[in-house]
Amino acid sequence: MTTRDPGRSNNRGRRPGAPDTRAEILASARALFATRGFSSTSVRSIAAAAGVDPSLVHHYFGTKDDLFVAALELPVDPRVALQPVMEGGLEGAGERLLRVFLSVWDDETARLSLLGLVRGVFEPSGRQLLRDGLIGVVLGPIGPALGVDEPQRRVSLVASQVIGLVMLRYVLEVEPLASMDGEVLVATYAPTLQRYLADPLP
Amino acid sequence: MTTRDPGRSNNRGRRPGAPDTRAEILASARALFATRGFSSTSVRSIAAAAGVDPSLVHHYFGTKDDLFVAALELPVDPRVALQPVMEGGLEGAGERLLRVFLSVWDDETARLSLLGLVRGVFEPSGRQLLRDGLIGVVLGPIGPALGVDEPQRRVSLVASQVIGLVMLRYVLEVEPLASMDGEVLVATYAPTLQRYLADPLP
DNA sequence: CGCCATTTTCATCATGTGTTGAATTATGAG
DNA sequence: CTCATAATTCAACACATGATGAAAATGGCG
Repeated sequence: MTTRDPGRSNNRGRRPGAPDTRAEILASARALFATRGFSSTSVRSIAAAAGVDPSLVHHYFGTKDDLFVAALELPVDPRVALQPVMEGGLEGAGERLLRVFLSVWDDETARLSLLGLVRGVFEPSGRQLLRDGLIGVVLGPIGPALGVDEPQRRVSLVASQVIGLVMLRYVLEVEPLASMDGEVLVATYAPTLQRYLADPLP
Repeated sequence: MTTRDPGRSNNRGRRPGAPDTRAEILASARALFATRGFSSTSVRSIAAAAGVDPSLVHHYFGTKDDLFVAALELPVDPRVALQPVMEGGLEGAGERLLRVFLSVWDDETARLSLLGLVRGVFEPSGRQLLRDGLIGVVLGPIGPALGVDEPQRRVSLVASQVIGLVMLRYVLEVEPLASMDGEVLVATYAPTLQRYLADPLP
């Protein structure tokens, strides 16, 4: 957005003032990675969105892959956020889990990173990132911590519902899910999750 | 894979025999689009996989976009496949819907097309394809046909669970979901879908 | 002020992309 | 056999991409 003064013949060299250009680049990268995914986002488009030369992107962040992981720095530590879910016991665990997810995703600043991550997972070579990442780190500990039988199976059932919700509500923004009230969502989905977590499995 | 005879000095010109090269190209395109998505799959890689010059791809299918839609020709007409779901009444509709989905997705030949479609949906500019496609055409008629209240809302709830299942089981191939028996899946998920379709909503 | 480190652009490279047009060879109809 | 047509590759284009190295401008420290 910010174009340089075209009056001067040469725009080269340091810019006056103290603009945090590095942060602007990172913000642009986050936004673009989140909406277009990794491979469809060019370094040049990020630089253009930040009003900056592409070289500057490399100067600050190195390679494009480096920039991606820098843009993905999660604003939440999942293990911390999910602690109340695991501590509260089996009763109501589904509802608590859902509340944590919704509160994280409905935070505007966190959303961009999360969308970038989700998009990255579905690009080639990003598949086991989710398998080992989301399932392993985010949801993985929940099953054992709640002391249920067949924890892996139960957790993947829960994941299938949560991921579907995320896809439709946040990634594809399908109505009426996208603009549905959080409390209604909790009331709708909590029983499902609770069943997957606690009820006897076939 | 099929390389030409390197003994001859020039490989140009028509190939002897009657190989259905067009079909081979289409098969390669399906496989690559399904695993890597649209933008990460190059015309050249498709040509290479079919053992063919890139020009031939254009000769047969025109532009890359044309090839994509050609590769996406669904082997099933969703409206036909879903007819029994709508005709059977509300009772057991969730289970019937699930059975249709699983039978289509577990067919090896259909799977590649479907994976390509799903991947395409999550690429930039492919978003409203799902919104209008899957929701509108595939699942859309189900709600009204079953005569339930708030059909859009119910259908999007169902979609959120089905899509999550598809993502984990077929796209990311997360265990134990990926190798779970179909009947077990039906027993597990049918109650959820039935609840979304028929139970009172909050 | 003088100087060094930082920030920024410019010019450029090597590579990969989608696409086109001409050239070459085999097939099949008459 | 002849010859038009279809099948196939070669060579090249115009362009976008990720990346690099050098040059220029500014800020802050002495």
